[in-house]
Amino acid sequence: MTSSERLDAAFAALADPTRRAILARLASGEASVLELTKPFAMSQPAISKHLKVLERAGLISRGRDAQRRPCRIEGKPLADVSDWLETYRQIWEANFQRLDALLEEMQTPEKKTTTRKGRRT
Amino acid sequence: MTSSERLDAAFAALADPTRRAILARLASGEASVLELTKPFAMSQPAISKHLKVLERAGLISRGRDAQRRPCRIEGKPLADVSDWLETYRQIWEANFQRLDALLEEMQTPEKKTTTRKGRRT
DNA sequence: ATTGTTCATAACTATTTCGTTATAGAACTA
DNA sequence: TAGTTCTATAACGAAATAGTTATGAACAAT
Repeated sequence: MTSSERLDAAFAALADPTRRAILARLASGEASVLELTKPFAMSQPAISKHLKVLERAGLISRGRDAQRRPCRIEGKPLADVSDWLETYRQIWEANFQRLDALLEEMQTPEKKTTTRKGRRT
Repeated sequence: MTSSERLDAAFAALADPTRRAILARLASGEASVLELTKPFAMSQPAISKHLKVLERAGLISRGRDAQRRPCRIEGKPLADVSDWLETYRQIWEANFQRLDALLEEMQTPEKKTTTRKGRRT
């Protein structure tokens, strides 16, 4: 699996609110499939499918405890996503700077130093 | 659109390598649809569709320049994704700590201080 | 041995996604 | 006006996704 394919899988897995909720739950510790099913208005097989998506993306791994298959969260793909995002940090920080500049300008209009930044929102 | 739906759209948009490549291109400045189409073995309508996905996710916005519709990258959704990820930072950093500990242990096996950390990869 | 619990898989349906080609529209250019 | 360029949309097909119900397999408990 290429690095790009791993990102594909991670982003796709994270694009579903049920799966993000599952990760949120697992962030506070391991859980069985039934435990993960409980909070959702959804069948157990549906959750099993979501878990399979998360597993194929490497976002969770599973152990064995008798009949139970406890799931735990894995950080690696999240770190990969974070690394990918890092490339764009400047961009969104630039956006915020523009916003900050605009807000500052609105609060102190007396110092009208022709700051033509913040052209857009 | 709820915060969750915005994350859905952002993650789904980022799950496609063509769209990530488009963003990478836009990170170095605005570009027209045709310019964005060039690098890909794909029709112009296909790229237009990708752009529509990126636009609905708020990841790009478009201007006007005669017939051209220059696209520019927008940082906000990336910032949202980054914020979401932040919740899990401890988790992947913990993973790395385990990995670091394991690697350290492998390099200096003489100091066999029964460190049973790093059970998993 | 039988019964109950936990989980996965199969089979099916509906919807969405990603690409195609063909075509239409909008804005320049001659 | 007529032609060219740039982009969007319509119509279509293949494949993936997200859910369902029904069922089977693995293990535990009695």
